[in-house]
Amino acid sequence: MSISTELSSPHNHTNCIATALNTATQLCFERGVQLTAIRQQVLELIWENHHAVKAYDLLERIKPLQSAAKPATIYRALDFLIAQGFIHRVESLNAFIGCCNLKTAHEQLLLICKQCNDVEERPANAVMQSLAQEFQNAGFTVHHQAIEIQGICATCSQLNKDEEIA
Amino acid sequence: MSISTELSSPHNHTNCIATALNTATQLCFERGVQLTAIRQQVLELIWENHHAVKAYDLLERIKPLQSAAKPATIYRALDFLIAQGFIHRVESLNAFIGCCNLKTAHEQLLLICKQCNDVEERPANAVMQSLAQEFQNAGFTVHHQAIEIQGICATCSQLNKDEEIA
DNA sequence: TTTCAGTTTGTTACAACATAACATATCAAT
DNA sequence: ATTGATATGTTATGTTGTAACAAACTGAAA
Repeated sequence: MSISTELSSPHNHTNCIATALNTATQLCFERGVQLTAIRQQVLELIWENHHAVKAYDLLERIKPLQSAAKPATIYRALDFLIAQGFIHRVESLNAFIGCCNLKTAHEQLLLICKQCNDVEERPANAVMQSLAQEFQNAGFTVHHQAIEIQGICATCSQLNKDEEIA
Repeated sequence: MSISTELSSPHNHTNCIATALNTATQLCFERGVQLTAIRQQVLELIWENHHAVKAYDLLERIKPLQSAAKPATIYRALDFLIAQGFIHRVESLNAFIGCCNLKTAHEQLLLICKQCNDVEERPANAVMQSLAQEFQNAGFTVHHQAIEIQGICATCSQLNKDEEIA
């Protein structure tokens, strides 16, 4: 595992992982639910970077640790992690990412870079407010929202410009 | 085919279908692309109501008309219809709906009712504007956006209230 | 009218994603 | 020790989607 150069904003990813795992551990304790070995391993695998991860990739990567792992093993762990809010499902990719904002926990905007595969979560408060207004106008009661934007992130855009010049 | 009572706003659905097919026919002519029999039949099947339709359901329903139909038959037609903007893929359902706003053609908000399965498209201009601002803030270049909200529509909410009282 | 290129469809096979159903194991509380 | 709740093992299957190549169609140029 390396500190990727692909990340949309360069950062010490070790911190991301540590924070995510510590927070998950604490929240599980508070909620009286179990962060079992399998669940924690899946969470760690998801957090290896900021890419969206496929379920069957997780399955391959967990096999060295859990030789008995089958699809259900992964999907059950994913279900748990989603229910606890530790990860998000990216609907448009059939994939999963770690949640960067465990504490604030509001629904977020996902910016998915097709070039580097990073997914950035953004609270996007202004968007969420106008959405709330729209729901009220429509008389619509929200259970779940997925706001997924595909395109090219700022970092990749800049890289592409640099390459054009060079 | 009946004029459904489930629609989020009661309407003469025959008009929806006619408008969609006429507009599609005209746009294909203008663009020099072919609205073949298969493609038109798939479009008609999708437009039978305002529900999101699954690819394999379309496959079953087109077989009386196209006995040779296979998955690829449907997915090719769907790819074409999406490329022309006549239908949308609903990412969070792995399903497809007819586009209600062929002319204006901007990306829209999808309100997906889990009770009646209707999907309502809304231009939601205020939301789109704050989204655009967010993309600018992030330096993100958008290629495709999916804004999919699951919940209970106004009609079903009202029905549920009425049932509680009765 | 032939021929040629581009497009569409037929066909087979398979890849990728996800769940059902039932058995087994673990573990804390009674 | 028994029980109930939770978690995992295991097998099978269901669902969604694509690759690859062959055949047919279409329209325009030679």
